[in-house]
Amino acid sequence: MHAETKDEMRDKILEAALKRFTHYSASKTTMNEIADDLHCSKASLYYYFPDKKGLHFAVLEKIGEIFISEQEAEGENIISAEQTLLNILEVKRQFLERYCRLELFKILNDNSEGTQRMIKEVKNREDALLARIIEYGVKIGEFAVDNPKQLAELYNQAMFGLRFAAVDCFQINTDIEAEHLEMILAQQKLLTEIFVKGLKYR
Amino acid sequence: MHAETKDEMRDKILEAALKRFTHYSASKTTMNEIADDLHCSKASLYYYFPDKKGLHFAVLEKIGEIFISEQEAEGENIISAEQTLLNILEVKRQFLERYCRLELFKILNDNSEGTQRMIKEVKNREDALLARIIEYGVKIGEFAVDNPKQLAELYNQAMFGLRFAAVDCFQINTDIEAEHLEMILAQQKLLTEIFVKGLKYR
DNA sequence: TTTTTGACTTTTTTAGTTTGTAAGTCAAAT
DNA sequence: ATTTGACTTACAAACTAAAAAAGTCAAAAA
Repeated sequence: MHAETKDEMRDKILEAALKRFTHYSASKTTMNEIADDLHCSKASLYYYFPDKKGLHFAVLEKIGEIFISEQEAEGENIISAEQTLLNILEVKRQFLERYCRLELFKILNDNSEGTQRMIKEVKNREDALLARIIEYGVKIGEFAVDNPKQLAELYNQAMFGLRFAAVDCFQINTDIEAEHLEMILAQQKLLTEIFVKGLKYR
Repeated sequence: MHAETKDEMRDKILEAALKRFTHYSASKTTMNEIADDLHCSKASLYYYFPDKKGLHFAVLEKIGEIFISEQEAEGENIISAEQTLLNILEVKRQFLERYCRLELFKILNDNSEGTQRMIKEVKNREDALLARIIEYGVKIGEFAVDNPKQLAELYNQAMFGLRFAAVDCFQINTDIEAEHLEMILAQQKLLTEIFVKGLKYR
């Protein structure tokens, strides 16, 4: 295995890791397996990443960026704020369908410095996007509220919380199970409708 | 230790167990400690309960009943549906403050037959109560919706989900931490306000 | 000079074992 | 009918050994 540039090789490794992770989950993937997939030696991986955790983190960064940028794309040209919120739900569902199997959080669940910052940053960008959407709604007269930022955060938390709605008992798991996805999405859509109506009147 | 009737003794045991659990958590409490507190032998406990799990389950039943009946009391004479929903949040907060330390779910978290049924029953009674409140709101013209049961379930799930709102990373825990309680309650109140507004208009 | 690698050491995980503590039983006593 | 002391059994934490995976590095290759 050889690539033109250093960055290119780094990307190839990330891609191979992500492929393994989505097939077999991150915790069941060894550095040797990734190296074998790339027909290179394990030592090479350590030339590009300081350690296994560093690789995990880089993968998290990669999919975090995909996750948030796909949502931000939906916010590029808003027609109706309500419709945009529903579109974002759909985008997030597709994302989850693609990546729910990698179970990165099983590993990065430690309250490690970097991971928390990463997650917080994604959350902040989501909050900011949602705030922009609500502010847009206010501007065009779709909504009548005076605290869009606060409401954006609340909405985001409420959508997140509904992940645990479908769970029968308290089998709580950070990584979502594909089976419940549809039911959760339905509840998220319904709550979005009510929430949006709640924003329309003072 | 001796009681007048069998039921009385059973209650005394439950009380002693609950006291231990709320002080030191269920998982750190031994049958011997409970027996010592009651100045009786451990063997006596096994005369009233089939095993440790049976005792745990009986305690869960007891506090489950407290949890739900306190909420149902709030629904007895509703003046405003919105105010009743806010009152229920307050009742739940007080309940959590009292019992958050017992950590029963740490133990009963297994997807055991009985526990799941118990939790489901409490959830159903909550859903039913909330549905009655929303239906009342519809009746007096406070709300304008045609699916109160569905909305009750959604509202219940959304409130439950907000428990996980305050958590920084994904430090998810079935038993709630006292510190976050106030922040969660604030978000629950805010969402209730928006939700209620969302129910007012078609 | 940058990148790769095989051979190496170190660390972590796993499976198996021991052991102390708590769960659970029971015949006898109240 | 209820309680109990003395007992056995079961489980969870603490070790241990072996295996597997992580991580290093000097030498080779590009």
